[in-house]
Amino acid sequence: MDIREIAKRARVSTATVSRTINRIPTVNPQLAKRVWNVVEELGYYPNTQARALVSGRSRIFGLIISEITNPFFPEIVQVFERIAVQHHYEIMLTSTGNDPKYMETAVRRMIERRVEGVAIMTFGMEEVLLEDLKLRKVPLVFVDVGPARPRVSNIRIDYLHGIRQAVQHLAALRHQRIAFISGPRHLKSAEARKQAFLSSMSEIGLEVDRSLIVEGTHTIEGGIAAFGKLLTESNKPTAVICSNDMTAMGVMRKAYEEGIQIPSDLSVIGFDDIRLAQFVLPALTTVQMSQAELARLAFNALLTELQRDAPSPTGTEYVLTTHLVLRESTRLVSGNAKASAGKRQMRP
Amino acid sequence: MDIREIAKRARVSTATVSRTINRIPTVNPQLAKRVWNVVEELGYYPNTQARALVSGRSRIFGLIISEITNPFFPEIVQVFERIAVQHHYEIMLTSTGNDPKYMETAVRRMIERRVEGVAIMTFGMEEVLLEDLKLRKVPLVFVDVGPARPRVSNIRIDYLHGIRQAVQHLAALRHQRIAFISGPRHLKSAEARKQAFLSSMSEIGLEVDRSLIVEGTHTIEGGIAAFGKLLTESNKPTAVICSNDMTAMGVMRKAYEEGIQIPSDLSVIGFDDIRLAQFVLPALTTVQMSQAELARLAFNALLTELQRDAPSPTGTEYVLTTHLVLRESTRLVSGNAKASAGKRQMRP
DNA sequence: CCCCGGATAGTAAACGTTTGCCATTCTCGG
DNA sequence: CCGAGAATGGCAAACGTTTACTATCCGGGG
Repeated sequence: MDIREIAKRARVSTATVSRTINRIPTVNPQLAKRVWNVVEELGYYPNTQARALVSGRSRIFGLIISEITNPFFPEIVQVFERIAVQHHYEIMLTSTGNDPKYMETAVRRMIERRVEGVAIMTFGMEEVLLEDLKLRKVPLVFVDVGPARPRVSNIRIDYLHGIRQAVQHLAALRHQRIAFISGPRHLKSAEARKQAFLSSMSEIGLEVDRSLIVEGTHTIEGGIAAFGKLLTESNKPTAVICSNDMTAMGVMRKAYEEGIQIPSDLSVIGFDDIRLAQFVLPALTTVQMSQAELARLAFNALLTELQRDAPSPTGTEYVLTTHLVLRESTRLVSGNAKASAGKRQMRP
Repeated sequence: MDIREIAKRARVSTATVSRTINRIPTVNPQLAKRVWNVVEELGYYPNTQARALVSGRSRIFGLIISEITNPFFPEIVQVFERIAVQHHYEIMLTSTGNDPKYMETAVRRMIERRVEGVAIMTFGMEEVLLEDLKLRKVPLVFVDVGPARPRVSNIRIDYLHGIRQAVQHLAALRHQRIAFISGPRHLKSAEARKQAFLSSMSEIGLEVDRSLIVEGTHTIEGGIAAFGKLLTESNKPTAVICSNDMTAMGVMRKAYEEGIQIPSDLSVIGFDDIRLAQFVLPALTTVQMSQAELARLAFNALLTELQRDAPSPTGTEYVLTTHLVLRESTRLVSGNAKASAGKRQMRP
């Protein structure tokens, strides 16, 4: 069922069939019609790998994320796929689980399939692993990685904007003891969020108690553990900002277990604004970083780089800004400063 | 940087290089060493599409799911990918959003890439769209579709087991007015769950009030709406079983808004046991249907079919059983039968 | 000493497309 | 009526592998 079969039946050459299928305008409409008829009749679908081989274009983009089970990513994947399909690209997805070894083999697989570009959404993981890709001059787009370089673009996230809003929102609600649960230290993006928090606090002259800064893992479990640690403090926080929404959900979970009411006893702010955030109880006030927009930026970065004739000497930098979205998990600090003491509303 | 380059530098033929790379044992170890050295030195990675073209095997499996943003699916994708990679397969993922049109083009793309098999996790959507795949004799595996056919396997889910447990659990807690929020009517699997509920109820002589059976959409929003409808009943349920966990989360959300306490005023049971279920407040009692196991079954079904010499005339049927897992969202029915009246614990 | 068979390596033909180049036909101005 | 292009279609060479076949070499049995 190949192109030759079609050619024979339509009494034309394979070249004409190829041109017809690729809608090259130089082919006589009448011939084209004949070809299309045969194509329909036989249900012929061109063979992508043969195409790719001769044209040298695989029409595949790689997409590397850290954990597909982290609700932050599925929407990215969704949007990225959508756009890719619109542009006749396929996407080769891999979820590394932050395992460098796995990432390495994933990169290898991508090279073997000759991807035309790769988006790395792993938020600051070992750039070294991508040497092979750079060697092969594959366009890359990172999130939150240093200055861009030839053929590698970067999407810088403006954490400060949203986090400033978050801090000031809490301050307006009279919170003073504000805790911060960060992400894993080795993630650049997590560090950046922490720095944004620190500078936002000092900007409005709020003191930050070092013991109120603890490290999480960007997972629910991490949030539970981190908040647990916070609770051992003698002087407990009245509000906590989390490095991502999963962490915030962990805090909410732990608070529930300890009988701490949100928002009356404790205000909580998350980061990311995953879809779930609005359905959690109470709905989570959080800093939005649009996943859809991120996916769009990444895809366009690759596409742009690809159709540039000479690689931009410097690479391109894109910016995604963040902003606070108010929901139910924050409130005026309670009159009684020592919150979280009571254990009400527990099951018997 | 192709195989010829390697051959030249290692002073052997391309055939030998090919054999070396594919670890065919007939090649002299000394020569092999020479080849490997050159391969390393040049950083040569074989071109998959050329390979696929000549060998006739793409080493790609298709995976069709309905909504990657539905937390049920990411784990399936994760596990499926993991296993695929272990078997040197790539996966071509598509999330149809239950849009037949999109599904059609997805299938087309898969055929053009010459996938060797497709797993359809769309739970009972239009089988018709897959005619092209059947025509091309591509092995298929469905979930919850009728009797298997040549080259198409089926994974039957034993809903009854888990749902019976759920119903009996509620009965043991003295619940009598048990509501059921189903999935969209057109999904076979949703229908199957409802039937399982009905028969489980009648098995233990519990009457089911038709007005307590409402249709959801397998989303949080659907759960909210459906539970809202339930609340307009004069005689409200004391417990509700949901066709999936997202629906249950919607119910919990709506209950929260209405000041209905779970589990004291209302018991809730979900279905699927997505990871989130254990972190929701209160943790959700639900019927587990292992996503990991489902992915494994699907992958193995495809692989098995593929290495069978003759297609099994009848297709194979696999079974995945479900069972209840107890958490915090269910409780003995409250003494006061007319639950859900009070509006306590609302924010001011 | 010869011949035969088993290892092992090389030759070259596929696989299914795209595309540069050439041949033919047609159009139209002079 | 002629010749120059412009259209348009076909021929055949790629693309980077795998693999059937063939060639070569070697050892050993008769």
